[in-house]
Amino acid sequence: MKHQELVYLEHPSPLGTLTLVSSASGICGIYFHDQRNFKGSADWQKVAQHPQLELAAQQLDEYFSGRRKRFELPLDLQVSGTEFQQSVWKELLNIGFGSTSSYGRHAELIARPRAVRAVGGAIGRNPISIVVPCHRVLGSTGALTGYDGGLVRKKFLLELEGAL
Amino acid sequence: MKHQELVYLEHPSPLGTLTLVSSASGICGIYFHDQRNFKGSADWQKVAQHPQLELAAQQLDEYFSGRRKRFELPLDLQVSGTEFQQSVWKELLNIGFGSTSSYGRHAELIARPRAVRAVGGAIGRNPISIVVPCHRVLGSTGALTGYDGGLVRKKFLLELEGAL
DNA sequence: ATTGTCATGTCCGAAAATGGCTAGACATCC
DNA sequence: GGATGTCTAGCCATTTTCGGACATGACAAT
Repeated sequence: MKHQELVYLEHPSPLGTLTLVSSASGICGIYFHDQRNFKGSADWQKVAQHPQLELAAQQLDEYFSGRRKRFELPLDLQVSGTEFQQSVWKELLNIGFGSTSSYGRHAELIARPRAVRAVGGAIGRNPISIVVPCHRVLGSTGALTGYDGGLVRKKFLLELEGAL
Repeated sequence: MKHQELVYLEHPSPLGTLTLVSSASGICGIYFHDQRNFKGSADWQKVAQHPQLELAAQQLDEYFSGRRKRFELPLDLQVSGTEFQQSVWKELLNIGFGSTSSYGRHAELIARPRAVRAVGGAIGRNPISIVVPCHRVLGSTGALTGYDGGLVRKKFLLELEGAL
């Protein structure tokens, strides 16, 4: 995993200010301002303008206003995380707008049927909120179990998608 | 500590093949091929020619043949090690050719008179053998106590310098 | 229904172990 | 008396190890 320059900007949303982060190859982070997991980095460069970040901001606006159901953005999931975590995150991309999955099912999809808790842990460390839809994973009973940005936000997103 | 490109080449010596490593700012490693401590790195780029490394090789040749008592090389001690270790290594540079010191004295010189064992540990992890003269540190009684490249080599170096 | 047990990968903190030591306290032996 | 040698307790940064805690779920035993 190479060292590389990361840039970011902040963008307002109905769920509070989002921090959007990008590497040279794609978006690599979207964080809620008060997310547990999130503690910026001194290495990141703040920018005012940035094609890739602005594109992401625009698509997020469209998503929140109900005009967009699928993101079309270059992503870079290799910036952080172990191999295991990255495989979990990639698999998240296959859960479409409005549908949901469970931790157990997700574990099976990545061919580690027994690594259920590990999957939970990995999902909890998803660096790209919303676009990598970790909010679409529920407990096996359908319960809203946890969300790094807070359950309120998870509920909001799922309602926005008509999944509840 | 930034990620950076390191290059290396191998060079013969009376004490066996040496691996010389350099960063952009200076020599950052000299290892005996069978040194405990030493396990190359997949990140290093092997090179055939390199001004900085060749200069080091040349000065080492001169040193071993008795024609050189002081190295004049750009060093980069920041590539690895903690702050404490780096301070220990830097202080080693003040022990001149042919003279010796002790672990206890060295601890005092870096203003940590009681960190004697810690100093021992740090010296044992000196990345730049020979040029950063960790071999010039003896036990308080003058005993040859330890050397990552083996006591035989330590003795050889001290005899070469006429310090015994 | 409730409760316990196990499986999994990662992170984090605490605790223990590990040295390229040393001064000082004693024992020995001429 | 010295000159030597063997122990011991104390010192300190790092590294290693170990034990929990987690965004869970299937199963078995109460």
